[in-house]
Amino acid sequence: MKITLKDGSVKEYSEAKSVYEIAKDISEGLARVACAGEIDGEIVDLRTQIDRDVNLNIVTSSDEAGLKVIRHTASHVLAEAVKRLFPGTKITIGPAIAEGFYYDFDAEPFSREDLDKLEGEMKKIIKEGHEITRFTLPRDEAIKFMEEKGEPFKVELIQDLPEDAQISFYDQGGFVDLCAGPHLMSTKGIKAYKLISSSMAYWRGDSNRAKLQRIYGTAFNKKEELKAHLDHLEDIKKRDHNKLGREMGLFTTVDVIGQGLPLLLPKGTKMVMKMQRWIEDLEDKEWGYVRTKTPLMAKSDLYKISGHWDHYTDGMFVLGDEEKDKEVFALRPMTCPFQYYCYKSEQHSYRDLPIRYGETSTLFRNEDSGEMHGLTRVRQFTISEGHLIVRPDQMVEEFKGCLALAKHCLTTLGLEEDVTYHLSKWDPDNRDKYIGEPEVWEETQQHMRDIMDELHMNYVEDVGEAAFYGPKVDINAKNVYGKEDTMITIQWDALLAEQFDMYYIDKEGNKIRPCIIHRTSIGCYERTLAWLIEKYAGKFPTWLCPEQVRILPISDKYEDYANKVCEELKKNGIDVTVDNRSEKIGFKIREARLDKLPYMLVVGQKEEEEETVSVRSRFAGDEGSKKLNDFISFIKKEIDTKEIRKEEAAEETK
RNA sequence: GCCGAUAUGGCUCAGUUGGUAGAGCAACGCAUUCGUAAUGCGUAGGUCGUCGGUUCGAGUCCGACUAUCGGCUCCA
Repeated sequence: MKITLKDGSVKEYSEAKSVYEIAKDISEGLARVACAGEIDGEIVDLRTQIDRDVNLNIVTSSDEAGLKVIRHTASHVLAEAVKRLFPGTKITIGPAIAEGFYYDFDAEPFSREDLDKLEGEMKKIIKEGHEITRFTLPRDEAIKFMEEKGEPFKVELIQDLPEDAQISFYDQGGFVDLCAGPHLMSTKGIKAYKLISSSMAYWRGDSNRAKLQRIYGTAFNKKEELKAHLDHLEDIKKRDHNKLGREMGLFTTVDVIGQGLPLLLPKGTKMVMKMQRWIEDLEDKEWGYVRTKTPLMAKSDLYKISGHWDHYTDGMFVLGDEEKDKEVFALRPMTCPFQYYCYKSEQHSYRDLPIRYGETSTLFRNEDSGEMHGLTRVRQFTISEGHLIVRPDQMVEEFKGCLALAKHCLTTLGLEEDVTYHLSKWDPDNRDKYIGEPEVWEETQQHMRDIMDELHMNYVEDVGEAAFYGPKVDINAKNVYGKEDTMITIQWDALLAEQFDMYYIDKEGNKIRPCIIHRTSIGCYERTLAWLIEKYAGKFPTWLCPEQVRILPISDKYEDYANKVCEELKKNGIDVTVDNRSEKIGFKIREARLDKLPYMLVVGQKEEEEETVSVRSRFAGDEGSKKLNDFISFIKKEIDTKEIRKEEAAEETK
């Protein structure tokens, strides 16, 4: 047998032995994760690899694969601890995940105290240092084995495996769990772990099946790494838009107004308005958009034509009752059909196309009550919406244009490195969810793939993520906790023009169906604001700041000059205020820093005499004294170019 | 929608086994007129998320509802 190591070196063995035996010989880093190795990209238990030629990458406890093994083993230790302290519990599954692991149990809900106790029990199990051994059973015996142990969920899992399979189990001192492995060699190998939280989850993610209690935990190679991770979790909480945005007075919510209906306060509104004015101008002046303003509601008839009534009623706010009322209305969940009727208001020649309709459009979606979150998941939101009515031969170019515009927006906001691109496809096995023929779907998806490949974009393909009328490119971003949401979506729609009987007249005088692109440039303002808050921890690029400059007079005596400076800045369109409280300058600076202001202008006797301002910025601290006009042109340039100035290494006190 | 947790002045939190609310910061007032991250003194502010129940008595116990948070499912 031949073992090829990652560094290219090859080792040959004449006698048949397990790869594990060999790995043990050639590596010293194996002590804890000894039985785990990466073979052809898969992490496997090396003891199962006997007498075969392999490309082997030895896994050590300090690399990512090793960490996965540690976490997976920790989940088994957790399961044993639960079985010990809560004997009636049925175990299900417990994988390693991105930042830790979880294990789902059929049990009563766990409290924080329960988790603390479980942590203690895990400590015991680790200390007892059980050797972790692997054995296999034929499928029937495996089923019987788990039936005898009274683990119905495990039985179900085994029943789903092929009949001739050898089912592997891992035994840690008597606690046996169905598992493909690999694991550490001993429970002792877990050096740093923490149970994070518990919550409910459904068996196999199906809300009709058993309700399970999930415990989330994490584990690391070393205690210091765990501590760093926990510190990091504390740290990101401070950036959480839902907390920071409220603290900064950008938005609030009110019980009696309702869930998912945040109120943008003056500061938050100012930021949204700045984005909106920028986007509307950009789209209209540079990308050839024409603006519409269409109703926020319509009769149900409209949604019946569009297909929303059949495919999306759960997500709509319906006004009225079909049984009782003559006319039933619904608040609009999207803008598409409204802009289609703008198109249909007159007849179009092939020469008119493409027509690019843009609208700053408020939409309403009746999200499930448990879904709402801050500004990222709400029931009413405003999106930079647009629909391009396009001849088939223009489709590719226009689609590229939409991608370029979206990219430009991301770059300007400084979010371009924080997003991932997705080709969201339909699910051929779930056709009821979609309208149109399979060929059309496959064809449009291929077009989009070609475009993205041509532009050398990195993207992943997601099955079943398409809109009901067409595939889309989704540009997603993660929040501080790692949860991903869609920021921008660009959709290729070859179907709705038919539903709405839209056409244009071609050269020969024939009526031809146009294609449609649904797209957004900057996404929903609320959601985008949330990402900006988290990205910049509230320290926004100057052009976006609701308050860009605060003038700090040294004392009342200089208030007149402060007001004069303020007026000058206002004339130049800068958002500026004066802090004329009778406080010491140090105090005013402190508050302006805590308010995350980009610029403070200190003015006193010297400045008044010299017609200057003392500039202190978030970016560079004391920037010295500048002529007022010089400062104005300096900050105007920063604002106009939407520059993202680099922050100083800040010494925050709070 | 489902499961769990939480809900005390603007904010962060105390409030012991039920006996009618406390602090710090903020706010306000007065004094101070100050040169780059906290001047001093004082004042006011809460029907303890809402409604109902148990009790002689409820911030504290029970129930319903509402909102917030963490998940599940779903989505921009």
